[in-house]
Amino acid sequence: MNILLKNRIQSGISNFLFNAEPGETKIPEKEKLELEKYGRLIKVARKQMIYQEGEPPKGVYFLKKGKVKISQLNYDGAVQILFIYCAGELFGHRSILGNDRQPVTATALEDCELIFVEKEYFINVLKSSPDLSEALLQSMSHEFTTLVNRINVFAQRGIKERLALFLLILNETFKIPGQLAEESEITLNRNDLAAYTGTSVENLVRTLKMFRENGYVRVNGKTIYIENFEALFTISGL
Amino acid sequence: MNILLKNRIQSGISNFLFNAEPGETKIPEKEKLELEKYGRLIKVARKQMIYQEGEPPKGVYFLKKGKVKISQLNYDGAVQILFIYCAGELFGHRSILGNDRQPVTATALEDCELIFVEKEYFINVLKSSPDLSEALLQSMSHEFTTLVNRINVFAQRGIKERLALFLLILNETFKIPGQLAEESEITLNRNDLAAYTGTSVENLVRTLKMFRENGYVRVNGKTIYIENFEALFTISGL
DNA sequence: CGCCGTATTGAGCGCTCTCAACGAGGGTGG
DNA sequence: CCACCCTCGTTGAGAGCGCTCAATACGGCG
Repeated sequence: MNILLKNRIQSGISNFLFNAEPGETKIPEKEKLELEKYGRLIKVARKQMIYQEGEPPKGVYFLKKGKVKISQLNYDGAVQILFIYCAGELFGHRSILGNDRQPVTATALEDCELIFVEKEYFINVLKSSPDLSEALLQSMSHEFTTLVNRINVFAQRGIKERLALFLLILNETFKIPGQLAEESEITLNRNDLAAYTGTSVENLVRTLKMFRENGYVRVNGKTIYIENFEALFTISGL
Repeated sequence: MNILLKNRIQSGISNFLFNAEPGETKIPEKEKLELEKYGRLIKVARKQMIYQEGEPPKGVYFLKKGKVKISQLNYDGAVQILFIYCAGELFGHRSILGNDRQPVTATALEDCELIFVEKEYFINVLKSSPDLSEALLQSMSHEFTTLVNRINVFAQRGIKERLALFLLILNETFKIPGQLAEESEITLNRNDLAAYTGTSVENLVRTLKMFRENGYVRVNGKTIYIENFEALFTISGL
């Protein structure tokens, strides 16, 4: 892929990504090690729930292996997928810091390994470390920006545009660390992809088909490969 | 209004409000005074811009008087209003903390008085105050939850539902401090209300008309009064 | 081979958008 | 004071997008 195009895409979608690199946590190494030391390893099978909307949060999670989807249930039963975390990322800390109940449900997309750190211990480490506070403030501020951008997208753009954008985002999420962006295999079933894009499965399938027929993507079963980044970038309206 | 209903509504929309009380900042009093002491008073006329999307942030703002809308421009020229800040609130700090450019534009909805605090000074105070860090972490975590909820709303719900919800939210925003919630006068022109709800002006007008005809709201020029909280609450799907 | 969950396709309806016209009100200049 | 203009709000009509329902295909697994 053209390096200029790559940069344009990168800088466009960076406003929608929590981290510049997938799996990056901005937590200082020292505190990360300290937290993980007192955490315990949990293995979670594909499709298994990690925590559920409405629960009081029990602790924070470092995802070591696998992918986790964060979703929210609508009053009419529809599911909205909000993020997909990949190995290396920390999650579950925000509801603890904000004294909220879990606003969302976390479910393993693949077989996962997590390190679970008790709420109380996390708070202790946080209180004793200005570096950790600062790092969290910084990452949450950036996350705030990405969420605001996303609200705009959902409020204003059609499904074609949203799918194009989310495919580019997923391309980062499913990037194999160290490899080039264009090597990603987006593996997500239609239901989840629809729930992520915020549409019905049927509509998603139709839009995806159109992308396929135009040569923007290639599909092999559940796996989607992006073939024409520029087209998707243009459609997404970034 | 029925006190039980009021509590149900309150707890429902609290997941969409930055603060439990409009105009509340969770910043410790000591740091707030310190920041304001070194800030300078700025007067901004109605419709005047305070800062613009894409700019590097210059500092933080305490809103002392008036209301400020935070909006974002879409690639096709459409405007999305994301928040409306009222007197007492702090804004502009997140892009500083996250090292981002301003992701949004801030515009005075009414004649405003603000205290502007230089970026460097804000960072200094923050570095020297764990209390301030903690307060910001807490409030930003809660804000994260509210944004996630909002994404769900925009992704999944129709305009009728969104307008009902946003009217309930605006009812809090336009609440006169100390008075009961049901006394609010929502004063916002149709364009802004449409941009806030994420729809076209025409559609907004039609939906509002329907609410009026059903007796859910009363309209006097630009001012909207909620007449039937329960109906809006039910429609919003909270 | 049959079953079940997932993916795809089609048809029809309803919601939302756009375009266009008209009305109301406020401000300005003659 | 009136005529005009400009902005804002309202209404109507028509097109198109996206949703729902229903039927059909596909693929893995017992």
